[in-house]
Amino acid sequence: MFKEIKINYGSLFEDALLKEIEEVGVYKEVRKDDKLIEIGAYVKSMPLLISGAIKILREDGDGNELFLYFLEKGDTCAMTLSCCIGQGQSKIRAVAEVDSCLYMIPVQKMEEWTSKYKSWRNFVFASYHNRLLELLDTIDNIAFLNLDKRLLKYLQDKSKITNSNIVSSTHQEIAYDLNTSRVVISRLLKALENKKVIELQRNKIVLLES
DNA sequence: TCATTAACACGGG
DNA sequence: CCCGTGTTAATGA
Repeated sequence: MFKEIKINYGSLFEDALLKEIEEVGVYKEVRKDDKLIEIGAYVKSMPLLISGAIKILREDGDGNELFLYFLEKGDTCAMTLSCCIGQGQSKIRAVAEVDSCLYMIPVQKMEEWTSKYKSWRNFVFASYHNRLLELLDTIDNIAFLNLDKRLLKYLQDKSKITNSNIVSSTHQEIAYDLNTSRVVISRLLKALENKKVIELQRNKIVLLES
C-alpha cells in the first residue's frame, strides 16, 4: 500500500521523508458517508488523501449544514494542520464523499517534520494556500452568485470528483449541502433540465455536454 | 419577489 | 407500500 504514497506524493517529498511516512503512517480505508472528523473533535492525526474525495462541511448554531469544498487525492486537511498548531478543536466536519484511501500521520510528527524537511514545509504552505483559494471561491459563490449558479457549480464539482457526469444525490441531500429547501432545488433542477443542461432521473442527475 | 413550509399526488422499485 | 419527485398554496422576509 505504501507505493500509493509514492505515486501521489513521491514528487513532493524527499526519500527520507517518504521513509518516515511509511514508518509512522497508518493506512486507512473509509467508505462513502463515513465521518472522518466531527465538529468539536480533537484532532489526533492528519490525513494524506491517496484516493477518493472528502466533503468538508460547516455547521451553524441550529445544526444546518453548509458545504464548503471537496478534498481530492494529494490534498490534506488544512483544518487539521491548523488544529495541530493551535491544539484546538475542529471547526468543520469531514465526510467521505466516495470510498477513499488515506494515510494517517500522528500529529506529533508534524512539528518535527516542519523543521526537518523543506519539502514538508512547502507542502504545508501549499496546502494552506490551496484551501484558502478554495474557500475564497466558495465565499464568492455564496455571496455573489445566485443559488442556481451555485447549484450548477456544486453539480460540476461533484461530477469532477467522481469522474462521471452522473451525480447520485437526492434533491434533499443537495438542499442540505447548500443549506436551502428541497422545493427550491427541485425547481432549479427542473429549470436546468428545461435548459438542456442536465437530465433528471430518480436519485440521479446527468450532466449533459456543455 | 423569492425562499420556506406544509401538503398532496404521482410513480418506480 | 415507501420514498423521491414535482407542484401548489400560504406565509414571511
